Amino acid sequence: MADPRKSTLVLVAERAGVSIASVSRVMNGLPASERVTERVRAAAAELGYVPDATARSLKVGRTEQIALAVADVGNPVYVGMMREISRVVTKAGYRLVLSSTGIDPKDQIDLLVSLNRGYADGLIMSPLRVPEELGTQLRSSRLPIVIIGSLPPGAELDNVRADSVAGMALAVDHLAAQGRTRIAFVNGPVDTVPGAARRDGYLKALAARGIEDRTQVDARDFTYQAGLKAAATLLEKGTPDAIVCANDLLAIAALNVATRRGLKIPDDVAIVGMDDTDIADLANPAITSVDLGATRRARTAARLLLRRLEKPDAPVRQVVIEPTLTVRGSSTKEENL
Amino acid sequence: MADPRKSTLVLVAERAGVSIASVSRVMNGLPASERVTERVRAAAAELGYVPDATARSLKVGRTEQIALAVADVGNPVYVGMMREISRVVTKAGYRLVLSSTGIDPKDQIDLLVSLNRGYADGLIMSPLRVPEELGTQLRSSRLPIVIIGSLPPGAELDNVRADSVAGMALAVDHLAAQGRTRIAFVNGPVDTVPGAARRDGYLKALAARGIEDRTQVDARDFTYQAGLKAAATLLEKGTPDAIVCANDLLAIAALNVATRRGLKIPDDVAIVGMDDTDIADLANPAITSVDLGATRRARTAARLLLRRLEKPDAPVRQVVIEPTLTVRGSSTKEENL
DNA sequence: CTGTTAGCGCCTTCAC
DNA sequence: GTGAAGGCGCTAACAG
Repeated sequence: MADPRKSTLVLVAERAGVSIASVSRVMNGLPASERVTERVRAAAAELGYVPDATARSLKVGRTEQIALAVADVGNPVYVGMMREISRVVTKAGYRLVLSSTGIDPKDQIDLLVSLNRGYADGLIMSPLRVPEELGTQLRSSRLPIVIIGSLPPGAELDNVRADSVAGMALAVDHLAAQGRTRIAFVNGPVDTVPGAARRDGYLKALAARGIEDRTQVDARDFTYQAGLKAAATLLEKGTPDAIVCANDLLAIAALNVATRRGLKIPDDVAIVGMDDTDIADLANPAITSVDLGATRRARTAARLLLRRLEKPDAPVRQVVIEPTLTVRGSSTKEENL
Repeated sequence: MADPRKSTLVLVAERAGVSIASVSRVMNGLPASERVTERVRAAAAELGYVPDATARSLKVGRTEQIALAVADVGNPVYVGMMREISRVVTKAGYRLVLSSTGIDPKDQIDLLVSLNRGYADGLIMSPLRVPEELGTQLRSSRLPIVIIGSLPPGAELDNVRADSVAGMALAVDHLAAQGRTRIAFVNGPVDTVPGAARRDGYLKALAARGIEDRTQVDARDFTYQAGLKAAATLLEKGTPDAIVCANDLLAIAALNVATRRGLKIPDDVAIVGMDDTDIADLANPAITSVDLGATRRARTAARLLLRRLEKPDAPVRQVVIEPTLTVRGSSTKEENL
């Protein structure tokens, strides 16, 4: 294998003594005579020839890349989604282009514009916030897009989302079944898509069960540090017998704050998180968590996009993933596990 | 803004009544008369024109993409590195293509071959294992590559690595200073690059301090589950007064296993992790951890690659990042913090 | 300052 | 089954 620094169809063709068309055919597995195939393979191997992706893309109009836009590459729930999406699209022969959009909604708009440059064949995106303008940009995108989470009004796109209300119901039912009656809630910012949905779920779940006692504190964001502060604020107000948290990071924060205040988990206070990420297991006791189906959402989103790439005119599909509850030590005695 | 479904230089040029070259110039900010600039901008806006990335890449020979290959997208230390690399390369105008190579070393080889298709301008890679063949493939790559971690023998590449020996020394010194004398070690697989380096560091650190007592257990991999098992095995053998762990996940596992056995942390057993990832803070007590500079390594690697893309002939640079120790509750009493 | 033109490397009809 | 030729959309000489 010689220097692959260059080496194009032309060079391989010369070396093999055939036309560039024949080389192209052999490289793409199209029918060719034994003899030509042989010579081309040999020449290609000697030259270390590898077809150029860019040129191919320009010609065929596909990049074999899928873009993924998430707000925070570091958030465990996005990490899990990324891993799953990476798995699915890689298996289908696509590369994954990662766009960390950051918090600023303007980044999302920029991303959509730049997507029209055609560096990817499609986009999977999970917006934290959905401003008006996002909707119009989505509508004018020339590439297929799958949204994980709520759609902006008027956008008819393939979509996958969680059922936060059902998820909250699972958590509250579980806690009520343990005889808990003062169920507090640590949420993230309420002006985000998940924040709004989870608060909604909390209120509905309590209302449905006739529970009047409600206490809610909003953390500044969905991080552990913000959770520490929120939990401290919450416990200042009094001690509930259960705390539901809008994600697992907030739940671990609540657990640690409560423990440090001398409260026994789960005896004095039961704690339930959401998302059921890897870190729910790391806590001591491990944290009961509502799996809102992040992994399944990711997988479904990837499949929806792949399907649309194959059939651009297929009917729009909107999938709701049903939540499940994984019970661990933070909300129930060992012997009940 | 009209339908952007197509719209090329030609269309914009027609609409603006100028040549395609003029459009290209305006779009790239090259000098052009006021009048032409104006007309082109207007036409482009009306047509929703966005330059095609693929065609541009083919022409200029650059994709403005950087590939990142890591073994496990889910591992917290890689997540941190990803985030940092994403930040740096994005700011420099590059997109990040994520390649999760998996455990199989063959994946890495495949990746290097496919990289020669030219879908990215360079590669950052952090191999878990470094088989012979990887070296030869690295040498025959036509694109710049920066390796995070050990280099295969004979590869002269830009490189960033941690100083595991110094890191272990930090951990051991810290523990010895607390009067700990029976310092055990929970490692990951010893046939991986980090596993070998950390064992090496452990042995050297103990030897340098004349500590004879050594106990080591290797977890099956660097995950929490494997850590639980390894820690249990370790504690079966007897109770050390300190445990150093090859990463934070293993450390949390050790902490939880020890706690459940009724041991007090840090009084009975001190625990020190490595990598100083976000999760070190989540544990209760929080875990003292040796920061092997994952974030700095990532940032440095990204910068080295950007530099090489600018100056292909710059001298090879190999950087060693010095570790630091972040002391938390798992290895020292509150009052000493 | 602006327009014309020649490819970048590949795939794909179209004749042979 | 194989070769010749056109063009994907764009940039960079080179003329004018």
